[in-house]
Amino acid sequence: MTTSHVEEKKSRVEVAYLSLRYAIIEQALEPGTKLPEDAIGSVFEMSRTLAREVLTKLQYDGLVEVKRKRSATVARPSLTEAQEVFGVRKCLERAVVRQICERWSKVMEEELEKHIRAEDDAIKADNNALSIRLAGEFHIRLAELSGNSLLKKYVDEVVSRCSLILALYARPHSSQCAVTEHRELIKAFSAKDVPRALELMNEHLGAVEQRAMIPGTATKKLDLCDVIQKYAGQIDHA
Amino acid sequence: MTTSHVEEKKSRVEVAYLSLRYAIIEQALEPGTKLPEDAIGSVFEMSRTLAREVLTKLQYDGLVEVKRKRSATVARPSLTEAQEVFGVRKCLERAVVRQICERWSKVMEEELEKHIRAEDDAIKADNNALSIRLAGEFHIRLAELSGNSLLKKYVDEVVSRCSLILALYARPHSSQCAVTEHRELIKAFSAKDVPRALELMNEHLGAVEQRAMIPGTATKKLDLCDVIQKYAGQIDHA
DNA sequence: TGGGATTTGTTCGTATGTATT
DNA sequence: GAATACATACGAACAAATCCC
Repeated sequence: MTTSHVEEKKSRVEVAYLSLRYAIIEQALEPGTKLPEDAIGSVFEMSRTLAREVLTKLQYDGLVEVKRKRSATVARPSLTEAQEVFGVRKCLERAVVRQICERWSKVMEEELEKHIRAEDDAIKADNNALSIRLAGEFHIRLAELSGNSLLKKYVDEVVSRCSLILALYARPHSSQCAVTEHRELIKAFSAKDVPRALELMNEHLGAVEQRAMIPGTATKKLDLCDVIQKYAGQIDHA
Repeated sequence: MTTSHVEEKKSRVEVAYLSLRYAIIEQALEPGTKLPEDAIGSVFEMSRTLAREVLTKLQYDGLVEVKRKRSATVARPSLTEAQEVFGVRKCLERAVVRQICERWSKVMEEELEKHIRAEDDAIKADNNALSIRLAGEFHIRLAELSGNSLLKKYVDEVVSRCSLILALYARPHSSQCAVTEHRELIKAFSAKDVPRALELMNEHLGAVEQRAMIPGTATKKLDLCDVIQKYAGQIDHA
């Protein structure tokens, strides 16, 4: 499926990048976990040169930290950084909401409805990791529909960072509320009610932020290779 | 001066990165100009590996385009991309204005006044390239003073992109107006008048955008190495 | 504190793809 | 349209720093 013609290499880098990204966002890799170039390379069967490329990309996303002459590690954002990320996220998503209201269409509505159904399914299946990811991807999807690709890129970044932050600091909570809030947003879009949509988005992000601001307790110890390989499998068949 | 202790390599990469960045922003390197790894490497006396690292960074900033197995080139943003960048910039800078008004202090005022004087001097000295750069850096400085480092990073990126866009599309204009507008902004900050500051920022960015949306004519042909080396010198002594 | 093992930093040769005549 | 020149993609190997016992 994924095995394309010319882009054999790009595929490998892409798979590694997405695998790690998912593993970090879904909290399978704990912040602080070391990600040595060799280990990444052997898991994904590539040389250190390419492994390093992957780690650099993740660094730009704020998901891994790279200190000079030290192993890259899964990022551990400070509380201050977390607040900064949420601040920027709010401002970007307000812009998204404005754009969406302007361009709203039946097609968009159906597309988002479909996504929300997937979120619902994940919750019913009790797949918590997937729920977290899908909740974030709803916002990325919105940004995509704004039609502004730079805006989408930035939202993508901050949402990923937020997922990591939730992993670090969030108290346990039901993802169900996110789904409800997402549905409300769509209603406001349909009504082209910009102030209402902005208000909903503010509340929604405020709620997410609130959940984040209490230090959590989670600490799992898992084998790096096992975790990554599991995610690599998912990507390959996607 | 710059030659630090341990960071010999990082210095070289950093110098190359900043030199190219300035050269592109000040329009010394025309969009479309090829930037082969070898050429970058020999100008800055480093291997292709490091040259590549520099080009990758510039690619993330949106200042160079890298197509598979082709020379990197100075980016040539489309009109659509230009509009997207300005859209994101407005939304980010609104957030900056809000933050600045909250945190406003005498120290900040003095700091910004100093910057504006430098802008003034550049104009009086008829140093157009420097004027363009300083006008952009005023906004980056503002973002820095917002206290949100992620916001600063994003503003840095969009402002750089805007400079490039102005290089591509702007009709000739005086930078003097920018200085006047910058002074007005500071007045609003001092009065902690958020609505007024937001309005001024909107107008100011609107004016910049207006200047950008008419295709320009500039086309110079210069030697890549000469241009870059000139900028490398500037950085080294900075 | 010391020193061997590990991991990153960097170079550069070969392979492969692209432009040009 | 083929051959040549040129530029990038990738990886092996060595140097240097860090880690860890």
